[in-house]
Amino acid sequence: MAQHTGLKTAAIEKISHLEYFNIAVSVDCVIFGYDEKELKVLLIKSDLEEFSGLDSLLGDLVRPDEHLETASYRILKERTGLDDVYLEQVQAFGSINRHPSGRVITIAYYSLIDISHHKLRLDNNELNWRPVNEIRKMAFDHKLILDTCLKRLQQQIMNQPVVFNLLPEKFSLRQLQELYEAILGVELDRRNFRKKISLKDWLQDVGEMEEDVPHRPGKLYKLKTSQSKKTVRKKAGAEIV
Amino acid sequence: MAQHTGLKTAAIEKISHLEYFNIAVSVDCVIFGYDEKELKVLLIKSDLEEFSGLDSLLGDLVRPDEHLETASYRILKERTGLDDVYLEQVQAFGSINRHPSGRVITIAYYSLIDISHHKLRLDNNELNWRPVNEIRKMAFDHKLILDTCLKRLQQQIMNQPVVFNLLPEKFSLRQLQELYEAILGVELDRRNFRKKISLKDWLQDVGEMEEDVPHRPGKLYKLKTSQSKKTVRKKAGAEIV
DNA sequence: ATTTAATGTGTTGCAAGTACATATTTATTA
DNA sequence: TAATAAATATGTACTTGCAACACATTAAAT
Repeated sequence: MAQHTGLKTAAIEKISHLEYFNIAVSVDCVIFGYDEKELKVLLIKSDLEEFSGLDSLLGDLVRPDEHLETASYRILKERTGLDDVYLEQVQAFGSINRHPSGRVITIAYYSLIDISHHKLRLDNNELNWRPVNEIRKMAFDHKLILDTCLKRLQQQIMNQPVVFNLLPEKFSLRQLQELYEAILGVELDRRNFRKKISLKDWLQDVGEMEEDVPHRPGKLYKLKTSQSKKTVRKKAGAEIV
Repeated sequence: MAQHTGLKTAAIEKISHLEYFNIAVSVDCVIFGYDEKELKVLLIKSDLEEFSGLDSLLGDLVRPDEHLETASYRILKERTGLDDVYLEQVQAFGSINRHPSGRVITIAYYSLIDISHHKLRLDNNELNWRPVNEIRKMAFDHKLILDTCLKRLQQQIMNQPVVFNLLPEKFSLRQLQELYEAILGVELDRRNFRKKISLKDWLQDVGEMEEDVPHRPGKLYKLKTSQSKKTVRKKAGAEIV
């Protein structure tokens, strides 16, 4: 057995067909969206009897010739039709009995997509956007994964311009504030929020106003192009040494 | 193939002996220690020809009946003889070609140990404490893993009482400050540092003084017992749902 | 024309962070 | 034992970020 960290080539060969390749690896995507002033997550009814009636995250086994991130992008593309999506690895979950069919270690990612995006096409009518706040029980350990990813998202939005992936290109400050409130689960002071955002210097006035709102329309903004938006797919291989 | 996220039992069985169990899973431990005012990490000479002369992290394959954390604790115990160690998962690394012998996905953990601990026994004289600052190249993608874990550690110490795992039970404020400086790679103002620490209310005066120092001795402190120290091994299964 | 509902904007107080200097204590040395 | 060296211990003024808070303005709806 590989005593040293570097698994010896010989050792690898010796164990290839023995017990060690008995672990499957999957990725699970917590796909967040924002609609009707609520943070939502895209879920699917579990097709396992053990979990009948429960929702589960979207995931799949990782192919042996596929990056972890590539697997996640594949799932996103298959399920939503979207390509350029914000994606961030959160953690691995590896409890022995987390999957009833065998040992499956999963790497959790969260991603942020714009529910109103014109290219969004759910591939399956078993897919549903569920309000994050209303989710109680899920299949597998997916509730734990969801909670962990939500916490990470809450941390991220405080310093990094990532929430814009949840919004259409142009948005008002009110929309932005409501989104922060939905993610953080708190109410924010309008004046302080605007001050803080303007200090961050993320936004650019697009010179247009809201339309079709039943009150005084607000200005529309977009993310400054200098803020890479942290959206774009990392180059495959960025992790390769 | 498992189209839905819940890998169907049938699907699992179908693929068990096919391509999907062709991925091995390992854990790698970034074992930090502190000595001679330097942050150090415990490394071993790689035994792979491809990496001859290079150091690598301590890791091993995960056994199919073993938690990820259990595997990490096993490595720590084997290598250092220590049991109750601070351990924290950081990230999975899964590039296709990160391991020359095959597809190996690794889950990185960092841990903090007290180099002066009387129970510390390195199992092998190929093991070395290397100053983190002086490490340039490592085997595999281990330099990337090390850098990622160091960044995480730097974040953690700002808010959580974790550095105490690197120190003996009793320590002076100077020692503590030097440790922070070593981890963060910056110099800190002594008065402001002490103010900040005392605000956090982590410490308890043990009523003793430093001994054998060539200058005025400082008071000794220890971590308040109310601060769980975030040390103790999480119960196995805490992650199980 | 009036009402309604949301936009847009500044100030003050408080808390935390940063910069900075002097008196005190112990060991060491002359 | 007196003088020196080196580190401990401690407080204040300044600046910056955060929190609380109110009123005039605009456009849509009635």
